[in-house]
Amino acid sequence: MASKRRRLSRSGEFDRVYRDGSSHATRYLVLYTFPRRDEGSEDVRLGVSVSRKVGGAVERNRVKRALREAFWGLSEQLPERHDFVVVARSEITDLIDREGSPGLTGSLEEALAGASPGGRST
RNA sequence: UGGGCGGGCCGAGCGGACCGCGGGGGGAGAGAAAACCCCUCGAGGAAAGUCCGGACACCACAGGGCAGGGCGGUGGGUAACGCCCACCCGGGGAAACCCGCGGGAAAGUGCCACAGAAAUACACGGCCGAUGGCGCGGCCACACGUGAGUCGCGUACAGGCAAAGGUGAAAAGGUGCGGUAAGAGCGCACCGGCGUCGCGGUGACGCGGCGGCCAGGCAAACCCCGCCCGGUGCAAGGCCAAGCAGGACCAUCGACCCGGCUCGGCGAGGUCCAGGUAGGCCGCAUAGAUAGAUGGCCGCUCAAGACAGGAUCCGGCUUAUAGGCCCGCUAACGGA
Repeated sequence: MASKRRRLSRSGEFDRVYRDGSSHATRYLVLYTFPRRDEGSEDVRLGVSVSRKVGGAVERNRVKRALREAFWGLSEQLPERHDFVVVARSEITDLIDREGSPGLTGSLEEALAGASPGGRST
């Protein structure tokens, strides 16, 4: 598990993933992937971005929680030593209300399948 | 009892030897950390809007005057407030109660649309023969057609009037009687308002006596009066670490700064360009993060859960809010 420390914490780290990583979008979210080469740790790290367009503070926290839980539920399928950023789109609340966490997991798998195979940069 | 009015409170609950999250402590481990196990604490009535008031921090001291801003019935409460409580006044209601940006309009300036004659000033249409003038007539006087006398009738030229009419949110108190040529607070009675005196009240104010009719509204128009206010806000601010490359100009003959101006003060750096960093700790809390912690699932109950999540901390206000509970008051209406 150990999800709690595997987070991106600096805006610079987010910028690096946005700038140098690859991305794949679905209807409900955008997944950015960035393979780290220079650091010793083999951990997978995750950042979550939920803008105000999604809702108020309560709604945004709910979305973040659900995204983290669904993401780490897929930890078996994740490549080592990668940084991920999940950006929620405003339609994501419809998905959570309608299908719950299975729907989120499905959407994340779809994005992973589109983004990860090459692990290519730029 | 339904209804009405006021106030207060809750705002899903319980269970699961379930799966998870943030802080702290401990165990084991150990160079240090992470992984592992245990214990403990962990959002709201509004945490919100950021609208007031403080604390705190920096601006060298945080000073005076002007300018500027805020507040505004009275008395208390408070660290303070634009908040709270009680009371007063005005308006509404049958009552309980509710409503109120509630100082001053006889300090001055300004504004009062449309309509209307006229909006602090007036006379459109009007009224008036008491007065002067003019006209006619009678009487009177005489130098016999005049008048300087006197009386009557007519006339709105001079003059007097603002009551009734129309307009308007508002037209120089209202109603009645007297009064007059017509009228008018011109006089009187009552009411309203103003002033003054007495009494009651800490006070706003109330009650009563007396006086004279002079006083339109707007101060969320300028203004006047009283009280209050230095600025910026935790991205305040303090410390540590890392890193680069200097140059130009101004400045102890006083720069820069002290929100504006000025008085006054301070006393050694300041401004611009280029270059380099943009990491950690404190501030920061017996919840305390720094991409930001309270959820998921299952069962039952009420009966179907609304608005909604801390970010320096307190005291208020305002706004959002499904449903429910409790207390007190009132007695119009419906029922008995």
